Amino acid sequence: MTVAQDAGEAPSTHRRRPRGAVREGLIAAGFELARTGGPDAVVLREATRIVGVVPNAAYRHFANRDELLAAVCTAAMDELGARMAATTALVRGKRGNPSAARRRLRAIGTAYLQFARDEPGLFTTAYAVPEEHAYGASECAGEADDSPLGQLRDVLDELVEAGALDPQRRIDIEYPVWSAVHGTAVLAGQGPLRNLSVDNLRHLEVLTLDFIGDGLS
Amino acid sequence: MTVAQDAGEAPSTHRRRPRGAVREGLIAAGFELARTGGPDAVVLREATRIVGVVPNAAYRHFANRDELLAAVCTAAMDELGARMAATTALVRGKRGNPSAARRRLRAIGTAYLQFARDEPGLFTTAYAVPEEHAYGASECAGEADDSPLGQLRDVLDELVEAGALDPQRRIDIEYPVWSAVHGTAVLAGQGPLRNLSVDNLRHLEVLTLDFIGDGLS
DNA sequence: TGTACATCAGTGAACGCGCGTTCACTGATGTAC
DNA sequence: TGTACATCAGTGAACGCGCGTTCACTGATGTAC
Repeated sequence: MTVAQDAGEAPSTHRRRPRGAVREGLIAAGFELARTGGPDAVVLREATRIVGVVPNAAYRHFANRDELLAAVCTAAMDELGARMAATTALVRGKRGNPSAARRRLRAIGTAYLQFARDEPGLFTTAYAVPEEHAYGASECAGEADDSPLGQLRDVLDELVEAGALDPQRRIDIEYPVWSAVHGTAVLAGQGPLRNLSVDNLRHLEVLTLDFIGDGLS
Repeated sequence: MTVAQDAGEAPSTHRRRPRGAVREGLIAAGFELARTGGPDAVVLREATRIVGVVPNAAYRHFANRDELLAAVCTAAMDELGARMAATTALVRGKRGNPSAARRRLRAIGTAYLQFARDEPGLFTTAYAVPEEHAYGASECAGEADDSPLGQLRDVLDELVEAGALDPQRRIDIEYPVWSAVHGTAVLAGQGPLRNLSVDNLRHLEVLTLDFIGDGLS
C-alpha cells in the first residue's frame, strides 16, 4: 500500500528518496485520488499517506493544500490534452485534405467526450481550478498550443486551409464548438443526464458532433 | 440577523411559528447560502442559525443535510425555470408565427445564460443534485413541463409547427442545443473563461446563440 | 364544553471525526575553503 | 582531499475548527371521548 520501506532496506531514515520524488509522488497520489473522487477527494493527508510520508512533509513542497490541488488539476488537464492529441494523431490524411480535416475535428470531439465518460473524476478535476484562457488568439504565434482549446483552434484553422470552412465563419467559432462538446460532457457526466444507458449516451454524443458538423458547413 | 425574537414578544417559547415555517425557512436560508457560495455553502448549522433555531431542530424536517440540500437544489432549478418562463412570456407574437418562435428560442437561451451569469451560485446548485431527466419524450402527454428542458422542447416543437424547423431534424435536437448553451454557461461561469470582461462574455453568448440558430435552419 | 393524552416540534448538551496547519526538532546532503 | 557548516527535507506531537449527528428532555398543539 504505502511506499514505507522501498528498496528493501533503508529503515525509514531521512531523505532516502531521490530529489523531487516526494513532490512528484504527492501529485501522482493526488491524481489517483482525483481519478476516483474528483477534486474534493484530493485530500492532503491522504496523499501523504499514499506516498508514505508524514502529513506536514507536504509543506516542504507545497504552500498549502490548494497548491497541491492546483498541480493535480494541471496534470489532469494535461492528460486530457494528451489523449486528444493521441486520438487525432491516428487520423490519416495530410494537412489540407478537407475530408481528413473534418475527421480530425470529429476525432478531437470524440476524444474529449470519451475522456469525460471514462475518467469523470479527472475531467471534473481538470476544470476545478482552471487555468484562465485568454480570449482571442492563442498567446504566441508559432508556438504550438497543446491545450484542448489550442488543439481545437488548430483543427479549425486546418478546416479553413482546406477550404472546408469559410474564413469569415471561422472567427471565434471555437467557443460555440467547445461549448457544445463541453456541455454534453457535463450534462451526461455529472448532470441530469448521468445514468443514461451507454447506448443513449453514445447517441447523444453523436447528435452533438453531428450538430457541430452541420453548423460548420 | 436572526429571527430570534420575531413578533416583538414571545420569549423563545416552543412552537411560536406557524406550521411548516421552520422547514420553509431552512430551505429559504439554504437558498440564500447557495446564492452566495454554491451547494457547498449550504451548511445545515448555518441555515438553522439564520432561521433562529437550534441545529438539531433541522432533523424534525429533514433526514439529514443531503435532504436539505436536495430541497435547495430543487428550489434553485425551479427559479431557473421560472425566470426562463418569465422571459419567454415577454416575446410577442402568437404560437405558430415563425419569427416569434425563433425569438422565443433565442429568449430561452438568453434567459438561461443570464441566470448563469447573474446567479452563479444558484446555477451551480441547480445542477448539484440534479433531478434525472428521462431520455426521450417528456413524461406525460398533455402535461406542461416547466423545467428548462421542457420549455426548450416546447419552443422547438413550436418551431416545427411554424414550419421553421424540419420535423426530421427536430428529433432529439434539444440535447445538442441544450449542451451548447449549458457549455457556454459553465465555461464562462466557473470554467476557464470566467474572468472574461462582460463585453467578451456577451459576445460569447451571442456567438453560441447564433451558432444554434444557424444549426437549426 | 371540558378534560386526558398522544404527538409534534422545539431545547440543551455533547460526540467523534478528519481535516489543514503550525511548531520545534534532527539527520542527511551538498558546498566552500 | 578533508573538514565545517548552511540548507534541505524529513519526523513527532499537537492545535483548533466547524461540521453533521445523536441523545434525552419538555413544552405546546391538536384530538377523542
